[in-house]
Amino acid sequence: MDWQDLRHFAILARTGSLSAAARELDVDHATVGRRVGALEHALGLRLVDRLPRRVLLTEEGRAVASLVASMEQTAQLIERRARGAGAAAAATVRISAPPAVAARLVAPHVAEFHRDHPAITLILSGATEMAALDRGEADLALRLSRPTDPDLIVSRIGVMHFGLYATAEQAALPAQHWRFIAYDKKLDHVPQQVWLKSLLAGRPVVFQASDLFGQQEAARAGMGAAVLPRFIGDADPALVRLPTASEPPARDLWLATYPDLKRSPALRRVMDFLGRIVARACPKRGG
Amino acid sequence: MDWQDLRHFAILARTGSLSAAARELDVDHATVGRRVGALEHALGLRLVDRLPRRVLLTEEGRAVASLVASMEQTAQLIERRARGAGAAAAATVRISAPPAVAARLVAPHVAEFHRDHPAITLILSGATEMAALDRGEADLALRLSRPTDPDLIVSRIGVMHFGLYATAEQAALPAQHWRFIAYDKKLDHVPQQVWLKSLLAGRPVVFQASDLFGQQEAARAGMGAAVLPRFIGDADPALVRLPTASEPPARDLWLATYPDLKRSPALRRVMDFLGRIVARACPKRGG
DNA sequence: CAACATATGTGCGATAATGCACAAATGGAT
DNA sequence: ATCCATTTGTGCATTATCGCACATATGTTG
Repeated sequence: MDWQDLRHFAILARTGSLSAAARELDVDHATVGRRVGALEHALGLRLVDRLPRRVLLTEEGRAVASLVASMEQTAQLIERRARGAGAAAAATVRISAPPAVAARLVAPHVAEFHRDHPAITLILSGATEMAALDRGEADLALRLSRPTDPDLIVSRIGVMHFGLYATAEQAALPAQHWRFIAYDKKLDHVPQQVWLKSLLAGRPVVFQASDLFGQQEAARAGMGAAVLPRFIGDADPALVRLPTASEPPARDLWLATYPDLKRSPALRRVMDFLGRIVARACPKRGG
Repeated sequence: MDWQDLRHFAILARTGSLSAAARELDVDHATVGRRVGALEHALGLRLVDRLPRRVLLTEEGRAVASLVASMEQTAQLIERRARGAGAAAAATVRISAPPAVAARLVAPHVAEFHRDHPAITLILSGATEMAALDRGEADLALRLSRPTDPDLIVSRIGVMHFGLYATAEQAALPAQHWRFIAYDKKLDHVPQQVWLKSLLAGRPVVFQASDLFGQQEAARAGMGAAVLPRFIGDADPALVRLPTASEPPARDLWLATYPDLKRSPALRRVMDFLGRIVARACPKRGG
C-alpha cells in the first residue's frame, strides 16, 4: 500500500472533489483519481462513490478517512518539528558580500531576520574576493561574478540593475553641462564603469571614488551624476534617476556555499532569507 | 513531503540498513536511499548518518522516527480493517462452471475456502453457457471459451491440459486392440473430441457419453480409453495415461464477471480462490 | 431554456522513478 | 593477514507515473 495514495485520499476525503484535492496537492485531478483508485485496489475496498461533479465517501471510506486523518496530523507535526528544528538551532552564520550589497541590501533587513530567528547570529562582512569562503572566513558568499570553484554549491538568486543618479538640481541642468562621478582606473573593467564611460560624450568625470558610498555621497553633494544600483539610487530621496542614451548594465547576483555547510538548518534559513530580500530588491526580470 | 518517502524512512529506522529496509519493502536498496534522501531534502533535516555498512539515526532522525512509527501503526490498522471488511462481509457468491470443472476442480476445495471465509456462501452450478451471467443466475463464470461480451471483465486464469486414460489392463493390450470412449456427435466440434477422432486410426468408438463423468466411469469399467482433463485423469488411481501419437489439446480457462460485481469484497475473495486452485490444477505453462 | 463554468474520465507523450549492474569499502571469519 | 559476504553509492536503461488535452456530463445562472 503506497502511503502517498493514502495522502491523496486524505485530502480527497476532506475536500469532497478530485479537483479540489488536486488544487490543494498541486497535482492534476487525474492523478488524484488514479491514486485513490490505486488505494482502493490495494485495500480491496471501495472508498468513494464517484458522481459527475463530486465524490461521496462510502461507509468504508469514512472509516479509512478517520484513520488516515491521524496520519495527516502526524505528518503535519513532523513538518512543524522540522521547521522548529531549524529555527531553534543556535548558530552563527557568516556572510560575505560586496560592501554595497552588504551595507545597503542586507544590513537593513537583519533586524527582521533576527526577530524570526533569534537563535541565529549573523556576521556580515564586505568583501569581493571568493577567497572569503576558502579561508573559512565566511559560510555564505554573495557575489557579482559566478563562482567557478566546482566544490561550491552556486545559485543565481537575482539581477542587480543600475541607473544614473544625481540631485534634482543637477538633473535640471542642460545635459551637455552634466558632470560625472566614476570609480578609479583600477575598476575600468567593471561593467558599470564601462557603461558610464560610454555615456560621457565629451562630458567630464569630476570625481573618482574607490567605493560606492563615496560616489553616492558625492552625488548627494551635487558633484555630478553617479552610476548606482537601483535598490540604492531609488531608495535615496535626495537623488533622481537621469535618462540615458543606452540601457544600463545588469549583473547577476550569485550565492555560494559548501555542500556540507548547506545541510545546516541555520544556514538554509539564512540562504532563504537572502534569496527573499534579493528577489525583492533585485528581481531577475525587469527593473 | 511525499508520504511514501516517510514510509521508506520508517522501515529504514526500524531495520538499520538500506538493504534490510529494501528487502522488507521489496524494492532496490538504491530506491530506499533515494527516498530517504528526498525526505531529508523536503524536511531540511539530516535524518541518518550513512556509514559504509549501516546507517545510524541522527537525533532529529530519532525524533521523526518516533512520529512516523505512529503513522506505520495507523497504516497497519487500515490494512487489517480492509481485510476484516472483506472477510467479515456475509455474502453469497454463485459460480457457474463446466460440470467437470465444477465437480472435480472446484467442489473438492470449497471446504477450505469456507474455513477461511465462513461468512461467504458459495453456490456452484454446472453449466457451459455464457447466459448464466446474463440471466443473473451466476456472479462468476468459469469458461473454456473466451467470453466476448464487452461489458464483462474477463481474465485467463489457467490452461486445461488433457490426456488419454484407460485402466492398466486395457493399457496392456496391443495398441491396435484399443477401444475408445467419445462424446456424442453434437460435440464433434469440441477440441478434445477432434483430437480423439484423430487418434482412432481405424480403431472403434465403443461407447458414447454426453458428459465427462459418464466417460470417466466407463473408462474405469474397462470399456476403453477416454480423453480426460489431466487434473481428473491423473487423480484417478484406477486409470493410467496412455501414450499418444500427437500432442493433446490445451484449452484456456477464463473467468468472467461484471465490473460492479467485482467491487464486492466477497466476490474478489472468491475470484482469488478460484485463481489459486486453477493455477495449481491447470497451470498456464507445461502440463 | 440555453449557455457556461466546473466536474470526472481517459489516451498518450514526456518526465520522473526504479531496477540493474557494477564499483568500492568494510567487518567478520578463517 | 587475507578472503568473502554484504553494505552503500552511482550511472544508465527501462518502466511507471504524471500532466496535458480533450470528451462528456451536470448544475447554476442569466
